[in-house]
Amino acid sequence: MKKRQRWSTIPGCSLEAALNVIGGRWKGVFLFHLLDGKMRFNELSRLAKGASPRLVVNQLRELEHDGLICREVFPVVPPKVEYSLTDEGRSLEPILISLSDWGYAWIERHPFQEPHLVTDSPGPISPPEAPRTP
Amino acid sequence: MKKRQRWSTIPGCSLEAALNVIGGRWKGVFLFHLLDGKMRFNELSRLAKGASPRLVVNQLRELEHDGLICREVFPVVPPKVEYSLTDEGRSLEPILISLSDWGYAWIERHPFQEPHLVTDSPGPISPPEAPRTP
DNA sequence: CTGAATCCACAAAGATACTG
DNA sequence: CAGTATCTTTGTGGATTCAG
Repeated sequence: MKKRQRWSTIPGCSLEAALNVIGGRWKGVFLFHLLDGKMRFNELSRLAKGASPRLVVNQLRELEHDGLICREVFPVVPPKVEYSLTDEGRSLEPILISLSDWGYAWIERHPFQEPHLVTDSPGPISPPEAPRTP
Repeated sequence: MKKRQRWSTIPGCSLEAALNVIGGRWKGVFLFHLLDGKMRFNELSRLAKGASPRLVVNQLRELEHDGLICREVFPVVPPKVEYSLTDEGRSLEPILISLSDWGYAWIERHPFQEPHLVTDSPGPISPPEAPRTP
């Protein structure tokens, strides 16, 4: 059985398409580190600290399906699989670097910023007193 | 009660931080269209076709919390709220444009590519015959 | 070592109705 | 108009176990 991902079927704009491709939980990280050369499954797994193999495999499979990475299987014992960037994947290099730079600057600007905490009831923000509409 | 998002607490690298901030389902789209100027809630909602108000609000709240957009409430009847980019949000402009361009090119390279279909059982990939390990 | 198979919890997203 | 409140549904991701 097949399940559709949470991303919309037809991206509303090209930016959606791009985020659809690199926006996965670990995809950016994998692509970024693959800029330095081939990596094996375990190396990539270590990058994704706390992620189960299942998730790592899924992310890699999607990247492969999207033509950004190449999966090379060596028929040896013990098994060995190497992942590398395709030319298409490498075309993301400047963007990945820009993103990384921006992220670094953002962290410096928000030193102790917590990740998003989603409250079930955000509560009222600015109760206006309803004057006249212009 | 507060719940932690699925993103990791401490991003492993700055690229993770960046994707943490702009990688939400509609965040990129909102930011991208806000490059053209202020927008009201309903305008943004229309961009996110099929998204419930709850989701739109959440995404906007997170962008606001991360300092990328500014929420301006006009105490009038009917209510009016305008969202605009902060300077920090605008600093993403080159990246958003690069992403959009890349996405456009990607779509052209993959004309009829389906979005990711996740199969529960991808099936075997390359059954090696297990020779000797070098 | 590199996954595949299975089960399951929990959070995210959808639908709907409602309010200031 | 711009959200809230609630309920329900969905599905992603964790943990574990097994296999080639």
